[in-house]
Order: sequence, then structure tokens, then C-alpha cells
Amino acid sequence: MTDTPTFLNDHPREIAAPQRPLLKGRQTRAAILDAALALASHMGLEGLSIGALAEVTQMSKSGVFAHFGSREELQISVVREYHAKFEAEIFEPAMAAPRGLPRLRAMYDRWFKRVSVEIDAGCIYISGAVEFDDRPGPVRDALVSMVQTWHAALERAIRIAIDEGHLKRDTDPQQLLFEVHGLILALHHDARFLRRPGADARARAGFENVLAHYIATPVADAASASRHKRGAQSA
Amino acid sequence: MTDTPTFLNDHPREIAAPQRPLLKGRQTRAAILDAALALASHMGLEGLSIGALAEVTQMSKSGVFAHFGSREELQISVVREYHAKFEAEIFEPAMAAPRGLPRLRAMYDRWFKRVSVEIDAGCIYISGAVEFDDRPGPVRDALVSMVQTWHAALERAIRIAIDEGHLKRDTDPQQLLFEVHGLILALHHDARFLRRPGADARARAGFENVLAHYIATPVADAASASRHKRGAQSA
DNA sequence: CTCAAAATAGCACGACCGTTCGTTTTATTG
DNA sequence: CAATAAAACGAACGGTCGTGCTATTTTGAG
Repeated sequence: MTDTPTFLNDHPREIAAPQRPLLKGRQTRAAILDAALALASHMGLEGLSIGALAEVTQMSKSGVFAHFGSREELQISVVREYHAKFEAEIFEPAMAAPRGLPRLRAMYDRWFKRVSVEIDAGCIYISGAVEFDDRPGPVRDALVSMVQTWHAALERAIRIAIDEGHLKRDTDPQQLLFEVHGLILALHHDARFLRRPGADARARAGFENVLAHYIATPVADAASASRHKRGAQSA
Repeated sequence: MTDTPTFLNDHPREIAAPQRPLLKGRQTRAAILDAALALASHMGLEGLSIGALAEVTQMSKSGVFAHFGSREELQISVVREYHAKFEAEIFEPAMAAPRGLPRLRAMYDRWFKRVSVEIDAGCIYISGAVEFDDRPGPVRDALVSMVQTWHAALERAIRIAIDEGHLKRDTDPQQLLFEVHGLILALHHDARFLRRPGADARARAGFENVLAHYIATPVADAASASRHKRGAQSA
């Protein structure tokens, strides 16, 4: 399946460097997308309108429209753009952390910061999930696909942490993922909606509490780790 | 503050039984609100339109409109209606359970069922939180107030469980609440958006895992319980 | 049955929406 | 520079939205 450990089932990005025809269109398109991303973070993907986008970018409605061909295509492009940023700012740096628990921690940490620090820009994955949970179509499909990709990456990290002996051998990766994801959602809710202070501290503490349930005890840790070193995937 | 253990800082409901003038208006208004609730569960509060509502209820737009005076008032009424249902179907029955952990379990259980079983009707508290986290105004205020009321009820239940000796004495109620709320949000996300099977089982298991962190050990339980029985709020 | 009040319908308005089309400006190439 | 293609504009269309009026119907009390 995945020969390269790439994050995304890569959507067709421009092949490497778009050589010569770096027409000006590309860069205004990028500028529009930037503004669209900011706008969608506040108003949601459904609240994104071409007219408002034209105002922000100082362009005509039809000028903006021409770059995407339809509102739906614009929404999908925004989702893709968000995904690319998410990949570059959260997934890739976290992959630099050592395999196992440290990497999982790094992923959570960056994810957490993304949702909490950027108080003025809601996570499009989260808002999109609520907006499109009942709205079939290509936008929903794109959203689901990207969220699933991120979840798959997290699950992979969890499995590695189990293999490394950092987490109990009987850990259910999907269960752990579910609980951790819940913490992020609660953080988003409390910080952005309720504006309750201290939500980030609770999200941090919650992560440790969840982990405490799945983490291998020092003794068991050492045991399973040495077992692992000797190559003991045989129970 | 709260002399009666009422759930809500009760919004002005019709005083007891609306005696004689049970004009027909009230009941059509209720019918409209019913349809609006269903519609908002699918399209969100922002997706709720008077035109669509008129079609569903077989009325004219202006006929529907007249009952609320503005779209915003309609949205607020929907929020209130949802709250009333939430109160009657989740909070009140759960209050019948014995004080302490059983009652907390009952609250979570009914809450959980509300979000999971009704796969075809998203929770307005959750969707509303995302839709209005960046949109100041009376609708947001109403939503925040009702969610906070429910959270306060949960926190009260947690504190009682601590007092009863069911939970560790050093339990942070807000932290526990945060983690439990996260499970519900993750359930909503996985079941409704990702449509991933088994989400309800994970929400159940997650609750037990969270609780395991705060639950008093059998021995400490008995000790603190007896301490409590002898009237030991003094350390 | 009468009659006032309440409830609903009908119609039009201005605003914004996404989209189309023809034109004009701008950028890129030979 | 001229020629050509890309990009941006401007106006308009059909549609839906919330909302304000004025009629008309329905309701319930005397």
C-alpha cells in the first residue's frame, strides 16, 4: 500500500517546481486561497462567499470566481490548502521526534497548539465536520478523507509506541485515539465557544491522564522493551 | 443562589397552564417549532430558513414569520425548545438516580444515548457551538447560557459524587467534566461525521477509563464514606 | 349568529447569492 | 515591438433570503 511514509494520499500537487509558466494567475490564486482560509476559519466553509472574498482581495466577483469555476471547487481547494498547512506545520515536524511515545507526544503537542493558540482561527477540520456531517457531496468527501488521513497517521504512531514497549501491549489504538481526539474537541469547544480560561491546561492534563491508562509500567516497560529488542513479536 | 434545584435559570415559560386563551396560535407555533428543531438538527441553526420552514409546515412564509418576528428570534426559540427537551429527557430522569456516582453515570448514559442513538439528528448544542463560536449576538448568548447550565449540572453531580466518597477527594471536577465532555464530542464526530462504527462502544469504554482515574479505591471508598457519614467535612 | 381579535395569506421590496458572458486589461512569448 | 494568450473586470440573470405591508380568513367569546 504505502511504500513511502507520506502523510497524504497525495492530491495532485504541481509537479515539483512549476517551471516556466509561473503565470501571475497562480500567485493571485494563492492570495485568494489565503484570504479564503482566513475567512472560512471564522465563518465556516458554508459561510464562505465569493462576494466577500472579492471584497477582501480587492477583486471583482467574477475575477475570483474564474480561479475556481464553482463555489464548491473553492471550498474543496480551501480544505486542501488547510490540509497542506496542517501537514507541513504539524505532521512533518512531529515526525522528526523519535519513534514511539515521544513522537506521539509531539503530534499531540502541535495539534493541541494549533487548536488552542490560534484562538482567532477555528480549525476547519472541526467546524467542517459539524457543517458537513449531514451534507453529502464532494466537499464532505474531501473533508472526511483528510481527517481520516490524519487519524491514520496518529494511529500509526500509537502502534509504533506499542511496538516500542512504551504503551501496554494490549492497548487498543482506536480507543486511545478516540479519547485523545475527544480532548482536542473539548479544547476547541471550551476555548473558542465557552471562552473558558484554563482549557489548554485541562487538555494537557487530560492527555497525561489518558496516557496513564495505556502507558507501560516502568518494570513492564523495561521487560517488554528488552523483549522487543530481542525480537519478540511472538507474544 | 439556587434555592430550588432547578436545572435551568428558568426562562419565562407560560405560567402553569395557559388557562383559557389557548388560542390556536400556540399550537401551530409549537408545530412550527417542532419542524424547525428537526430542520436545524440537519442544516444547523444557520441553515434554518423561514422559506423552507414554510414549505415543511404547509404555510406561507409570512405566516411562519409572524410567530417569531425575526429570524434571530426563531433561532433563539429553537435553542430554548431544544433545551427544554434536553432538560426533560436527560436531566430530569437522571436526577431520579441516587446521589453520587450512580447519578453521574445516569446523566452520562442519557447524554450519550442522545448523541449516538439519534444518528439522524445532530445535537444542536454541539453544532451550535461550532457555528456561533465566532458570531456574537443573542443566539450565541442563549446557546452559551444553556450549555453552561448543563455543564453546571454535571459539575454539581461530580461534586456530590466526591462528597459521597465515590470519587477521590482530590478530584478536580472541571477536569473530569472536560474529559467526559470530550468523549461526547468525539462520539458525535466519529458517529455522525466519519460514520465509523463502534464509536458508541468507545465512548462507553472511555467513560470507564476516565472514571478509573478519579474513582475512589474500594478501601479508600469505605473509609471516606464512613468518614462522610459521621459528618466529616472537616478534612 | 355577531363581531372583534387573532391568525394566516399574498405580494413586493431590497439585499445578497452563485453563475454566465462579452469586453478590456494585463502578462508572456516570439 | 507586435502578436497572442491569460487574467481580471463589469454588468446582468435567476434565485433565495429576511422582512414589511395590507388583505383575508379563521377563531373564540358574548
